[in-house]
Amino acid sequence: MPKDRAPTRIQKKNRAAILEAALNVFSAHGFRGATVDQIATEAGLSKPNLLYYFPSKEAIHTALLSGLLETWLAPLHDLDADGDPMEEILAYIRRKLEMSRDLPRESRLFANELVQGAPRIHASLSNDLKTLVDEKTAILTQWMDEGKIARLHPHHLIFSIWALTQHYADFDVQVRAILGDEDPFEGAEPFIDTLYRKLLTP
Amino acid sequence: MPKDRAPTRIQKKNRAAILEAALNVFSAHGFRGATVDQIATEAGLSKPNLLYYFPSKEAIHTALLSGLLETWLAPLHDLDADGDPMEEILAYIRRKLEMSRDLPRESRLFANELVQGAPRIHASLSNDLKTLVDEKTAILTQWMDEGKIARLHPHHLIFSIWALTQHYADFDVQVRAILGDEDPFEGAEPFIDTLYRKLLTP
DNA sequence: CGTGAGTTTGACCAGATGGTCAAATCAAGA
DNA sequence: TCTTGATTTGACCATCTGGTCAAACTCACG
Repeated sequence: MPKDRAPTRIQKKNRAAILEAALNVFSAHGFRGATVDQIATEAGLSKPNLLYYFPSKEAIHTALLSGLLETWLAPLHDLDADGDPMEEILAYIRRKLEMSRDLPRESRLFANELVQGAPRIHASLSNDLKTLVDEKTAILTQWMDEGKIARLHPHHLIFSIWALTQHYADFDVQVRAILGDEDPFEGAEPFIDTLYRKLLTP
Repeated sequence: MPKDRAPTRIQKKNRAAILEAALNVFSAHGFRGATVDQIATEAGLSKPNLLYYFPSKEAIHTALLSGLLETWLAPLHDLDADGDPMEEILAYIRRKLEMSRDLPRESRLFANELVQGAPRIHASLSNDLKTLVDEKTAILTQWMDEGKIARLHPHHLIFSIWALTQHYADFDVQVRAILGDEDPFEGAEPFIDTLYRKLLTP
């Protein structure tokens, strides 16, 4: 295992390569379905070499998830109580949809984990995620109280945004099987935009 | 392997027990994460005994999926061109949401498969599912042409229904982590109902 | 009962997989 | 250049896992 000092040039490069490869493999096959060998090969390393940088398969997975959770939640974090309600929410939705398009691996990484009961990130959900969501639903509720947007169950409003946007990344195969050549996001963006404009208009 | 004749009492019982156990295990751990031993134990059989009824792990999975696909698509099948548009669609949505509540294992079984690229049911998606969806989107389009419901991209309308309803089964842990003790479906039903009434009203 | 088909299982196997380790190789500063 | 710590690897191991098989057992029915 590399020492605890400042990481060398090689350490930086290899750690990054490993996490990149792990993202590919874990998101495509789930934790159990991924093999250390596969990740190592994709990162251009031998298996023992990979295990020189991370002590175990589990450690790679954990590092990936915790490293990406912040990225994943950033758009919600940005929801600003002082902004225009409708524009803030629509901007959030747009960013989430962009993330489904541009970061589908990240989306599927979390989807894999969640579908199987989140055995490895359960704590983060009940703490970090819940805290953030509660904070933001408070803003939504305030906007509803002020009559700026329609009154709805704020938690389910958030869930609906996650569901609608992440669907395109997580169930990409299904979407493409049905749409054929049509670009999913071409139609999804105006559809979802219209949906929330209608829904949120008081 | 049991002969091809009419199944005996024992065969019926054991095949059913195996499929029930497999549904539990595959939906909770995915194909790769499930072990034959685990399924056998949960079905109350020894591993070789289980393999007397199904030739392989893959065969159990295939039998499960193809057996459940019909159940899964039944609600969409029922969408009736001659019914009242708004009521037909809302009834479909309600049935889908009930299925998420009552058949979460089935939902997660498909979710696991889809998230990982549907390696084992890709053909069904491009054939059976696409055919059914195209048939039903034709009805939706007609309703839109007649001004009975708002004009929207019909495929994305279907996707949105799947996303919103199945989210509660597939990402159950996340939903419950955020809602705490609150029953997810209690709030989901009126939320989704409101959403589609607003969205579909011309 | 007896018998043949249907059912069950202990023992076993081959390949995959996560992980270890000592030895070899490499890189960078003194 | 030399040395020392960082990096890399081939060989190896224990365990897990899907699957096989022959032998034993059970059941239904004549």
